[in-house]
Amino acid sequence: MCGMAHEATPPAPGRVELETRDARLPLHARLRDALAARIASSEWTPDRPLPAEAALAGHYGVALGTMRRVLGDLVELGLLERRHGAGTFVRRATFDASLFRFFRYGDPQATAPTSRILDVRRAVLPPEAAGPLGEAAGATALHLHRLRLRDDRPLLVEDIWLPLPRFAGLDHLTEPHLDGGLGELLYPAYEKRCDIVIASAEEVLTVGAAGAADALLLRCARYEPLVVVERTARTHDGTPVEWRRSRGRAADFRYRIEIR
Amino acid sequence: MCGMAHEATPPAPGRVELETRDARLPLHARLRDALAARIASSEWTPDRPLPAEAALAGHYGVALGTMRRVLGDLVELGLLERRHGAGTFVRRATFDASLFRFFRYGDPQATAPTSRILDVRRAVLPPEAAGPLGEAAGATALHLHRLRLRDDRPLLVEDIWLPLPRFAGLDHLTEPHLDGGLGELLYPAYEKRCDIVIASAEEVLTVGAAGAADALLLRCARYEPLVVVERTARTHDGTPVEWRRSRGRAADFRYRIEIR
DNA sequence: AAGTGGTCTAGACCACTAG
DNA sequence: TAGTGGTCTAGACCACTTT
Repeated sequence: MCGMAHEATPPAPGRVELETRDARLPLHARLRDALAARIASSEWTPDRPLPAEAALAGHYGVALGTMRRVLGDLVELGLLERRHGAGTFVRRATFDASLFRFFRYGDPQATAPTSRILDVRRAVLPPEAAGPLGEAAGATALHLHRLRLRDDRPLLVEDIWLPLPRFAGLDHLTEPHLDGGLGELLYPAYEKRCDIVIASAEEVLTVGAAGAADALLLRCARYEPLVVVERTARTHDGTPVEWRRSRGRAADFRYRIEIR
Repeated sequence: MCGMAHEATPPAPGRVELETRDARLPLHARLRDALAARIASSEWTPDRPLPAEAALAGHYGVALGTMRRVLGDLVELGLLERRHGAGTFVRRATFDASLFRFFRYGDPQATAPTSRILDVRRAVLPPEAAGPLGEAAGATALHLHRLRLRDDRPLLVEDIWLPLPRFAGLDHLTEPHLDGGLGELLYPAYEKRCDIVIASAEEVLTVGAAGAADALLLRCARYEPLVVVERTARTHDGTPVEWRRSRGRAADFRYRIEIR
């Protein structure tokens, strides 16, 4: 009876009011939005569980079943993950190395891809990166130039742009001990050194042609067709914080989609 | 109390036993599989609703909430769709024209794509189609050659292969009044004339080069890069029934993916 | 008006994980 | 063993669609 949308009495002690705007929306939808907002605000981190579902239900004054539905919805949306017996956690992105799902060479299961960072330096954001990142035109940022290989064969060339005040924690890696501080994957480094948790991303695939530099690094002919993947990665609150452009030989490209 | 997995007493009248193998699986999972099997068997068609959730729950002797969860799972899996007040229906595929989501030309919202069927005839299945369709190497099938356009500009060339005993209902279209019997979309024709409901598909994207015939039809240069999409479409029981290969200029190609 | 799915509550019991 | 999520039940009431 408590916590119903049409409830007029003040909330019981320890209970919390939900947004009254959109009061027409079902309780579970308002609850979902309220929790999504708390997740976006980084109130919880991926390494510690949220309060138990029973505690959350009590906090908001809703039935356990309603809270379970809301948490399930947030799992489906990719914001949370639940571990039986352990708790409910904010989700950490796992698509860091996922570019390789597009490019076939060798046995994807058998051989682990590797990274070679060719260059790290401060530079002016190019317009194609400044736009998606919501940064000013002439802003300065950290620029990584990276090669990704499988079996010592170059598969992908990457340019990665990281807006600078925010990624200052990676700045000292500008020194020549290049591969020293960054491991195979970048997202764990973002989290450890800059407290930035990547939560979602958008990728756009197009086809282009190899320039002179691409041809050299990818060991292919100039003007050979390349598949270009541009990724904008975001934190939980939707702020874009990384933009990268990856290029690989179109002949190696193969993408499989399952529809409905 | 009734219908529990460990229930030893015989089912009450009007109640149905679920598979006893996998009796360790939760009730909702066994129920889901049972309903999925009935959907695959074409027991229900997209134009008439399934029995109401209350009837299904009674039939299997489970609580309403359990049946609701199962039906929700099947909606998520893309097998069913629910319409408030109207009922629960087997889902009809809606991705017939979805190739256009890859190719940009004109305003996708403003201009409707059109089809021009260039040829329909019986022919021997090529090996690349016979494999995915699970057909014998030399089998004969119906072959459609089709051009898809937007604003009178050719965007896609398609070769579509339909195994023949099954698609005999389209066979008389081999006569010269080509576009007569097939509309803009093929899947509604499959359903009306051959009783085949497409439910899911797999698409593989690669990059190739334009041959002489492609170049002519797509009005592009020979050897210009093309994006090649190969689709295997299946019925609800997973049987592959259509294989098509579509080609379009890589310069027009743009694919956007949202990750988690 | 009758019948359908959608929301919300309440509570019992089970299975898993961690300290 | 304490605490977490997972399963299942039971039933009240609401919102929508159809006839």
